[in-house]
Amino acid sequence: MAASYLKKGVAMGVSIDDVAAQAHVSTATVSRALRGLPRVSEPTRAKVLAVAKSMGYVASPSARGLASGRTRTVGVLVPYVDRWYFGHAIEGIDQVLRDNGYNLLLFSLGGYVHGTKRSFTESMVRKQIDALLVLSLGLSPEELRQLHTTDIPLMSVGGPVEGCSGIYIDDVAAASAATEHLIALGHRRIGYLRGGVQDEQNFKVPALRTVGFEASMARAELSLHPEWNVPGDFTVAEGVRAAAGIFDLAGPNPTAIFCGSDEMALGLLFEAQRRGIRVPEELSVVGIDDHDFSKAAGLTTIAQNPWEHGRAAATIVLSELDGKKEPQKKPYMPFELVVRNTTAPPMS
Amino acid sequence: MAASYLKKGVAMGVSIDDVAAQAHVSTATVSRALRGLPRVSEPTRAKVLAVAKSMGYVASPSARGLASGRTRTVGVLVPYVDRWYFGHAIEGIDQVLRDNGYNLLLFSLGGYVHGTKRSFTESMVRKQIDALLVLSLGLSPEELRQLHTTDIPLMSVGGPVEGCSGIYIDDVAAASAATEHLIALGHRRIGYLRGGVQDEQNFKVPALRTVGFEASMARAELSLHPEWNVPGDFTVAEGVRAAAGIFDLAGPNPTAIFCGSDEMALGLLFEAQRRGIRVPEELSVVGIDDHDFSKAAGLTTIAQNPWEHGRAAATIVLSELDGKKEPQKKPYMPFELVVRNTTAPPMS
DNA sequence: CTGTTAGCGCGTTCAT
DNA sequence: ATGAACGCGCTAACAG
Repeated sequence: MAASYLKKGVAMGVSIDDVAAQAHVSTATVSRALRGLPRVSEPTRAKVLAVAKSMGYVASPSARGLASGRTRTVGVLVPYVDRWYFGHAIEGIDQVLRDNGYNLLLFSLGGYVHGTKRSFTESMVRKQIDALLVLSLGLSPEELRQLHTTDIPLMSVGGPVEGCSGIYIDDVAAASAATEHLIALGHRRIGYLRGGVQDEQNFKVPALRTVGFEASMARAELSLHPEWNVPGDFTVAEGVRAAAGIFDLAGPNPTAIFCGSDEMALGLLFEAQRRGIRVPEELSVVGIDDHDFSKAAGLTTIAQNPWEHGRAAATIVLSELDGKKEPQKKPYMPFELVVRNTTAPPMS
Repeated sequence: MAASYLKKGVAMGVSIDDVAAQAHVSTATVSRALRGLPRVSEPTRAKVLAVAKSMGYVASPSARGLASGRTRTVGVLVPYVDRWYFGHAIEGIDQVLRDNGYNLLLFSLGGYVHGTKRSFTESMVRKQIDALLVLSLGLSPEELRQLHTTDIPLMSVGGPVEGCSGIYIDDVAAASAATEHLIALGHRRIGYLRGGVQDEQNFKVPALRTVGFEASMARAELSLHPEWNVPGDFTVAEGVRAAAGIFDLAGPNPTAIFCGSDEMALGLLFEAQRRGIRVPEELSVVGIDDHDFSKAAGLTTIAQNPWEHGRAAATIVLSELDGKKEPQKKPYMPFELVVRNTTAPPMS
């Protein structure tokens, strides 16, 4: 029995040499056989496979990485993992990565999207990953420059990022669809809870949705009420805060409100209920996302599928890594209006 | 100028040898200096640091891993990433890992908690990670065995796992606290939406909460109504389904319901609102978690902090890796009753 | 305090 | 089709 593959009583540390020895072939042959390369006779390959399996051999990722320069790991950079869009997108990414034998290295900014605690540098990526997926995040010019010097495939998910292709919906069109649903219902006094409170750096999504909203309002020749346009940060908490701000206003209230995210819409719904404002009788509400809670809450929304976005993006970078020409990428991922119980014609 | 560190026009591939050459020292000295090891004079160290920085040197993780046997990466195994508890726990873990120069390799079962698509094997972990954090997941005896043969630190988060220490709350006590809050309010007809619908394998949490609920009921000499005890899977959707099941019942309804998770409680709340059942006047509701939505919804609950759980667990495994004796681990993480607007004394 | 040297485990020519 | 030998970049003994 080969000397070195029994340590601590269990199979561990079994290296390619151990397999080679036991199979009576060279390490080169083992390497070829295991990776499905040509230039190995079928009998030999079968024998190697059998021996490797019986010894519980698994190639060392470090050694493989050192020798080949590829780690079979892709990095995923996210602003948060504990938010609806990101969690689902990561799930989708993880799935196709794993199905293809790749690993997922997670980098979360943990909410430090701005400021000095934001510590994402090229050194974190260096020689560690074969590709990088950037989720809905505005990268600074400097970060972008660093990333591009690493010379690995880059792709954004959930929003456009300068200098690289990405997977996302047409946010302008989505916001328009939501707004036009309200307009078609007969609403004329329409408010807007927008996401992206402050400087979201290069992250364009909030601005795009605003563009869609305002374009639709303009096309219908409806006027924008600045006091009904309040900013939030895409969270429930901001939804209730922003809603309270509008509800507290004197004068005529909007008969409908478009929310930049379902989380904000849900927050608004909670606040409305607290104040006894009946939805949709007195107020119509529409969001964007189709959050896990939206169906249960009966929220009308524009549905998008971050899980599919993740799958699509991962699939593309992997095919890029395999040298295949990347499949014709559709310009935008689909979205869909889902009418539920929070929208209706205005009473007045 | 050293020959090999300018390729493709940008700094890349600069190795420890390049630094050594440029600093006029040996590779060993560079290695020591950069890792803060002793046996290097201050002037030398400063010089090496300066040169390394100017050349943009970053050690290759693969080479480092091959030579040292440690990857500075810890694995995190989760059943889902797109669920409240897990997302926050991962966030906490990521933070302390990154602060200590460690990477986070994510393994998600993506909902395939059971069945054949569940593919987590020891080979995924082999030589790739220095430690593994298992989140709220029942591992099969076979998986546990495989994991232990890898001989790396193992720790569970969110629930107990046989054979390794873990970070979590006392679920029995938490469920009791929720139940007793209801009882103290004067409720006697109390229902229970429990999580963990089917065979959750070795995942104990649902069962523990059931134990806590039933123990408190027994202590108060209240009877369990089997028809008010309906199973779900911890999600909103299941919450509304389960709630509908109870509301549809003929005969006297419960005056209060304890939900095994806030998501289920929220689902119940949505369904109650849909049916015009007033909370808390006609029905009191209490959950467990303090989900992001709970404050906005005014849900009374037992709060726990998965973010802190993640931080604590990561801190412990890291200190274990550093050979420090692990800090005295508190037996349980804290939880707290947060009374909001969904609980009140019963009307009748 | 510093330099030399031998691996770590695998991919990859280049012979054969 | 197969094997011998070198190199990937770094850490860790050991020498000095």
